[in-house]
Amino acid sequence: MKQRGERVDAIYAGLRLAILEQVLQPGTKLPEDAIGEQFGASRTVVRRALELLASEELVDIRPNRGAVVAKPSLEEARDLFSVRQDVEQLVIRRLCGNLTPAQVKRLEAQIEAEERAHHEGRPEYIRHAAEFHLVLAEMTGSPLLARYMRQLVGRSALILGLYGRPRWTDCSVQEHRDLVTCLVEGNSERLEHLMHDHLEAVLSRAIDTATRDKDRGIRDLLAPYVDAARSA
Amino acid sequence: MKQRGERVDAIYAGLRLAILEQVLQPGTKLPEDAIGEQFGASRTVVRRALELLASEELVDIRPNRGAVVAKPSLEEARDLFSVRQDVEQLVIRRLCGNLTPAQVKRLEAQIEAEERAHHEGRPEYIRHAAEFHLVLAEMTGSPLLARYMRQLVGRSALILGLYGRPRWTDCSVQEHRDLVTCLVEGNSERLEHLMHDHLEAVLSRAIDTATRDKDRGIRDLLAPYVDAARSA
DNA sequence: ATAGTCAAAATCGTATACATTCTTGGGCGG
DNA sequence: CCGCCCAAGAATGTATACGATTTTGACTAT
Repeated sequence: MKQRGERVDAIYAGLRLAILEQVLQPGTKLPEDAIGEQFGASRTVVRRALELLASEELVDIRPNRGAVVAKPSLEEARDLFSVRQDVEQLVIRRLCGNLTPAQVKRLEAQIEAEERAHHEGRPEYIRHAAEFHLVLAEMTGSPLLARYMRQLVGRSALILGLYGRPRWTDCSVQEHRDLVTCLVEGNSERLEHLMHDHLEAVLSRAIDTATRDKDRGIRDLLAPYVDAARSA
Repeated sequence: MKQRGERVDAIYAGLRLAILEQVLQPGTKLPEDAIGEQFGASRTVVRRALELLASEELVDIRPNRGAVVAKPSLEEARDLFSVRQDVEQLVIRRLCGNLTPAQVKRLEAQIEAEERAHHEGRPEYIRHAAEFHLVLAEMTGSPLLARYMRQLVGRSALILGLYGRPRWTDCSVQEHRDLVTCLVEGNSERLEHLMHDHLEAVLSRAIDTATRDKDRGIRDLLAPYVDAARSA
């Protein structure tokens, strides 16, 4: 999918990162002119970048109304996570007991980068943690699985930014280590449980709390702002 | 001018059908001017349609060298089929024992359409047979699974056109009936075997014979043409 | 004051023009 | 005769212009 103009890729990558790092939050309008001016390119190029992002469902292009950062509904979020659970199981089933020493090293390096960033309080640890799952998918040797995982991971990040709580990946470093251990040992039964619980902890819990908030309704959510408005 | 997307969709759908029905064979060049003239649209619109097809990997856009109908390698074909095997298993696992009467009716109607077309020798039966799998995926209620299945089915058709033998779906009608029966009964164990064998028959056998041809090398493949050239 | 209407501004959709890159066919030198 | 190089043609990459649609905000009538 990376066979386009250099400039298109630059804008695509820039916007993608900005969205995944929540600099551009869901719902944010993405006018072609403004982006083009920012990157020093014409609307033609920007449009293609936006279309690429739309094909990943990271942005939503509405006819005649412009592009906005995608804002998945809770239903879409649940669908995504359930499919991701299944696909991650496919990945580990293919890898279990089949890792080469070089691959193990690669995974450990990935985890270490994640841990360092986390320890030093740098926010990149989120990206590293997500990348861990992508690396796993790539190690299956199936470009298709890797491609799907890339989309799933990207959209997961978007959703976690929307519905998740701030410290959502605190324990994932140790969990990632355990996953690698089981992959090496070929302990497939425990592995499946680990992965399931890992994703459950990271993903599903986030939208469960979001569901609770949703059920409270808009009135309750706005309650804290009433006083603020009164004192103004 | 007309609504946005109207003409883009027309060109997209037209090209897609032409590719899947092998009117446009893998490797065929798709020049923007020629297509635009044919459909009465400018290159801008054609380009967008081609981008959409590229995101499904039905066409290959090479930088500065134009778009061609995708020509998956044997390796890509094997990857696709193995992932499709897995995804189809996910689909039936979600559906097994959970079909509503309305859904059963829908599936039976689909099979009947396939059978009629097949019986009357119309080539649409191929499209109906492929659609059966897409309908199954849609019945899971997961837009993501349906989306992935749509891509997988489309690309499968492309590959079968490339490597498959003419009469590749002769027995699929009965196999589809059996699948529905097991889905209704909730006979999950037999179901998984049925689906696996069904896909194996349709897909893998095609590329296995293709592999044999490949291994014969180009010299053998060209042998029949030597005499023809000599007598010319 | 409020709701409805409408015109101006902003933004998108498409066409077209120009620049850049690739392909092709012919000529030149070995 | 073969291979290399280069120029002409063709096709893509990008920018820009213009028409169409949506949005906004002000104005009028009730």
